[in-house]
Amino acid sequence: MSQDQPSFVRNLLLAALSKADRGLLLPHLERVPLEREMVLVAPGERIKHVYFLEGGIGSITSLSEEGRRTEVGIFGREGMSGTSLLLGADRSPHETFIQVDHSHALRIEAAQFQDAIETSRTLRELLLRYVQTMVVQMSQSTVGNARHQIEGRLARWLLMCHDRVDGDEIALTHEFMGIMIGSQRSGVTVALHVLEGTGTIRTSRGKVTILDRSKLEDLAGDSYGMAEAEHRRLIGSFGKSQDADD
Amino acid sequence: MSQDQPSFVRNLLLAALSKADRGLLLPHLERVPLEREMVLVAPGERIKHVYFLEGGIGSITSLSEEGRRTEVGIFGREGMSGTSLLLGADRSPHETFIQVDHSHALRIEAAQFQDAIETSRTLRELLLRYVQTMVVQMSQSTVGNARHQIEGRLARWLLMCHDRVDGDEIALTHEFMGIMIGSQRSGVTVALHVLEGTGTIRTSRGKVTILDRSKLEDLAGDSYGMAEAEHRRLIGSFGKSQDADD
DNA sequence: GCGGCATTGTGCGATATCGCACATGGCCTT
DNA sequence: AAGGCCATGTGCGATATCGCACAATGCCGC
Repeated sequence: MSQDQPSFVRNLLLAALSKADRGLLLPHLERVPLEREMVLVAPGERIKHVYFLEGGIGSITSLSEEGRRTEVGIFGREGMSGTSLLLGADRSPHETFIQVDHSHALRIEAAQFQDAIETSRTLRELLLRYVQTMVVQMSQSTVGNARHQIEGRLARWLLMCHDRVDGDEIALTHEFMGIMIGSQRSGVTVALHVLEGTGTIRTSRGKVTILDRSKLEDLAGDSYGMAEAEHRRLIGSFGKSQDADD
Repeated sequence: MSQDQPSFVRNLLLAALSKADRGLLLPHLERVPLEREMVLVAPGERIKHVYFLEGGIGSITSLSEEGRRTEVGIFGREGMSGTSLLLGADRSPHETFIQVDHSHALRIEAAQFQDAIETSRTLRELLLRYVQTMVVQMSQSTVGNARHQIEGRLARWLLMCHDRVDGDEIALTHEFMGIMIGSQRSGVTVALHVLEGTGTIRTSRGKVTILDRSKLEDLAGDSYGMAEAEHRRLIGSFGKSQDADD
């Protein structure tokens, strides 16, 4: 946990910037604490800030009319909120909020962010490459939901969380995981027990500990890894996989 | 079918361009016929051309290691292939190919496309807004696969095809629809019969005819419509829905 | 140390879908 | 006109998951 490093390198996107590009953003960046349930992008409303996380996990979700929520994307210190701004949309139909907290983010106002990406082509291009990794991540979610059953989906999701967290503990309830992978809470409980039985994870109230990443990777199959490889290729090192090339 | 219109307005993206931007692309555009199964983007390989469809349907798919294919996106004359280029990636892990043919496309070489979007900010911004609509489309696929059963998924998919086709006929086999919505072929056959029983569609060998769009929209629920609304908001009119606002 | 509430454990019938297998039938080719 | 192939119709047991309901339990605040 590199709490003492200068803030602007803890987020992997900011860390990947040139000095000049960093200088462009820095004067406008404000450091704010992250709290669970904090809404970074409200659905259908103008985006106010772009957040570069230094840790924790943010979740991009789609809300159905009946109020059911489904996760469509996830990001941590390798990413940012409000990518729609890069695509010329000042709002998004999805809701982005903080799922795992105990960290900070550097945020910038939407208008100043837009100025910056118009000013610097290299900045814009880096962040657009990040959007590409998110597109791949979303695609693989579609594939996972269509082709895999609960255990595999859960494995993929635990891996994605693990990549974004310091250590091996993930603080989340079964209920929440159910929403994230599009299943019932009780199904999640059962699946977690199976994983626990094989020594893959350990669970306790509101918490999952990853014991054996490689077993999770086997379970997730190729629904995991594509987006992560894309991030490494387009932006730089990321995640906890031992060998990072394909 | 507006076969006699000038080519550059049959694709909705090209039609939405300013005269200047259109002039930038026009000298490099080559008109080619589309054939079913034609690969527009090969997975993991450098993108050679960007295709602006004038009709027909293209499909973006993810191939699993075992060779199973799952659709993650769809586009027709409202869109283009090779959007990764806009995001600074010269290749994509997905395969894009033609699913429904009998039409043409205007294509441009990747390098010249990249030149054009670097030269013209307005061109780049229009096309990035299209990427935003694709992001929303993909998200809604994730939601659909997670939350809806075969009938609903099929309904959504038929609507998306219907939007991109002249008339009410869609030429596709059950096998293919199964791949697209992530289900077994036999399940698709049964679901189609149900829809036929309610007078929603008519089927014959290798073909589905839409009889009652509104019934499909009811079945699809809110898994359909968000991406389409986004396209209308960010680019312009598109699709066959009677009323277009939400 | 004692509520009280959120979280988790567990069970079970109802459904949906899978994963086959095989028969039938439309349509193109020769 | 015959042959053959691809697409479709259909059935059925095996599974996975849903959708509940209710009990047990950990944890926080007082």
